[in-house]
Amino acid sequence: MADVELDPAGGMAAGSGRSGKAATLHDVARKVGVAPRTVSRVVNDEGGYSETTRQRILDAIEELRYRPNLLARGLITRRSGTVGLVVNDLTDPLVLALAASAQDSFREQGRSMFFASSDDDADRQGAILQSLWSHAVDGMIVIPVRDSYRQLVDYVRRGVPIVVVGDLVGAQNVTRVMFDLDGGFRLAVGHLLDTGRRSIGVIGSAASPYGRCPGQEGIGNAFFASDARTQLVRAEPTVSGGAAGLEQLLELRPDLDGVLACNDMVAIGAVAAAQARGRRVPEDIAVIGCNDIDSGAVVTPSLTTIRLDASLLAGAVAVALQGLIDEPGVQRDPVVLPVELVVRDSG
Amino acid sequence: MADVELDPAGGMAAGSGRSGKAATLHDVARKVGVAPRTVSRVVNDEGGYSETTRQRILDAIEELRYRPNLLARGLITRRSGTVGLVVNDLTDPLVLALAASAQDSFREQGRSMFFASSDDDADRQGAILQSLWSHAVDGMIVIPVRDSYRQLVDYVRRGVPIVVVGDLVGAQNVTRVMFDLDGGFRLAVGHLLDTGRRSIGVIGSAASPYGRCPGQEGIGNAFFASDARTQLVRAEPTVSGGAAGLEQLLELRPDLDGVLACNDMVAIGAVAAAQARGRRVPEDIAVIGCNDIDSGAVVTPSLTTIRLDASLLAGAVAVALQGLIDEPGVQRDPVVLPVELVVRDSG
DNA sequence: CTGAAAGCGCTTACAG
DNA sequence: CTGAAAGCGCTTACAG
Repeated sequence: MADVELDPAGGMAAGSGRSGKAATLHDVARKVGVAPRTVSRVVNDEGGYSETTRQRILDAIEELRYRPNLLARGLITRRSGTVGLVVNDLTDPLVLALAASAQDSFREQGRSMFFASSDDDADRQGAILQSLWSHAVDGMIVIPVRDSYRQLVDYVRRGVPIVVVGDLVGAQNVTRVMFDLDGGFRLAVGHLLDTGRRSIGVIGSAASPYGRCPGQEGIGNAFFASDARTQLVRAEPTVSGGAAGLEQLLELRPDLDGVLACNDMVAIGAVAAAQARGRRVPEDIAVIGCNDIDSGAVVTPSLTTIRLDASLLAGAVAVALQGLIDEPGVQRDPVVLPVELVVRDSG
Repeated sequence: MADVELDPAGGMAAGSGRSGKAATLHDVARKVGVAPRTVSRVVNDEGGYSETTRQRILDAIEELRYRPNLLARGLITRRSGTVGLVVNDLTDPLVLALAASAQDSFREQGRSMFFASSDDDADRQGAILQSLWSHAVDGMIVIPVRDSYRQLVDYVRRGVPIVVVGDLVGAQNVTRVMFDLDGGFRLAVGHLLDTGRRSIGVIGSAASPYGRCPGQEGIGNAFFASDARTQLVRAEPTVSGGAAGLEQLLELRPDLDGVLACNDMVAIGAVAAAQARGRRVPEDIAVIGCNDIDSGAVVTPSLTTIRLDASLLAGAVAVALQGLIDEPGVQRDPVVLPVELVVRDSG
């Protein structure tokens, strides 16, 4: 009514907390002179009321600035309008990109998103799942800690819709969404072979959260029927891990002319180490990364990489979760998302 | 009791949603043979019960796997155990770093964090605030859309604890946490002058979400009593904006030998543009960025930058919010966080 | 040390 | 087209 005052204390007593006493369904009903049930019908678009009544209720809602209390509603409907996103590693740019996109996808579904990270700690993940359950989330998206299948299935059994990102061992009966890393690996190897590389090293980490990691099983297939020499080393999934990995490769294969890294940070480290050893990239050694993090486009040389599209993942994950919510208990096939080779300067 | 079955369908009917029928306070009470009130006391550590009773209740809780329904509790206490983090731009690495750290800080407070982005759209921000309010969050952290003070103060007046990141115009009576960008600017200018630069350009954007932006008021002071020539240009806060900014600077000042960029992406763009014009960095032109994003350390040359510590911000913001929750209505001074100059190769 | 009653703000059957 | 009653799962006074 009156113009907005800019004094945040307003007319209310200080120190009184949420003193505004938000309007309730009953306040609206009383003002209009109908039963709360009728207001509830209008709020939820249930139909079964006269247009006149609807309009008067809507006006009262506007005037009282009524908003339904989602806690009260959720207590009855067991739908809180919230979902949880549980990730494993906040230093991973793809995880952050997923969080960003997932938030968008869920907003379109009218849901608010809880966000939490287990930091790859199983106990912490357990506490997070517990907390989300206590908040009665409608579902969860989880990039799980390794070997935490039993933790998850516990909630699945209680009826919580859960979508797992990646290829969690043992989780064949939990809905999964993952990238086609094998396919990306084949693309990358094909590109290296096509551009004449014949001594190719793979720097793999223990596992990828997004699918089966290049450098594990399947490595042989990509090279099948080629005349390339190959070598696999393991490394931490970091820049320094990548540097260490490259030096290891060079010792094993002095003629190394191509490298596949299991993620872009590893690739960046490998490039730096190669240059430090006097090898030019890509002239002497081609390096291909994976994930397509932002940095990859701005480093020199810019990184050729297997692009994992975070918004594609976010969309797929949101759709899968909605499916589980709509039809609980239906068994879902894993969703495998396509990847793309982005050719830039490094290989 | 029995070993965990790996069939997620368990023994329950499929398609029955959250059919597990989670145990309630009453279930625990009935099992132990006490009143619900007594169980509530134990759950909330209120004291006023015998050790024997406590132990029996704890055992029953364990056995029934009882967890309090936070929706029901929140309905009464008006403390939902949740907070909202509302950001403005998910492409900003510092925003993501803040989200990551804030999540941690709130977990330590025993709160779960909602995460949402307005994408710099005022209507969207309004919808998010609305939704968080409906979920009865205990408080909100907001990196606000520009000029959205009135939206925020509306909730402040309703008693919602809100902490604003940055120097929102008009928000002098809302609790704010920001970085000392002016101080960082002085550090950077001092470094440029100390290393002999005498024709210094500033690439500023319209505003920074984290404080007053370098390139705005205060620019004069940093150069006061120096014999340097200075030039200010505006640019989009992106890599290409930085490139455009540098070319503009070179036209205005062909003798340019130092550049201050309002963020690291702008700085990276400026470096690339300088190199494209045949200028060496840092020999011919020194470039200093701001924010210290991860990429800054891996580009060539690595970026000298003003570091804004996301976890410092997250901690300060969480503490400020807790303060508001504990003592609602108390007027708070803005918190100004120190920054640091990280000298690397670019300047 | 323990409990019976009322109620947070909403929705779900059910009855007119 | 509309409403009175019961209850979601918990806590808050209050009484013993």
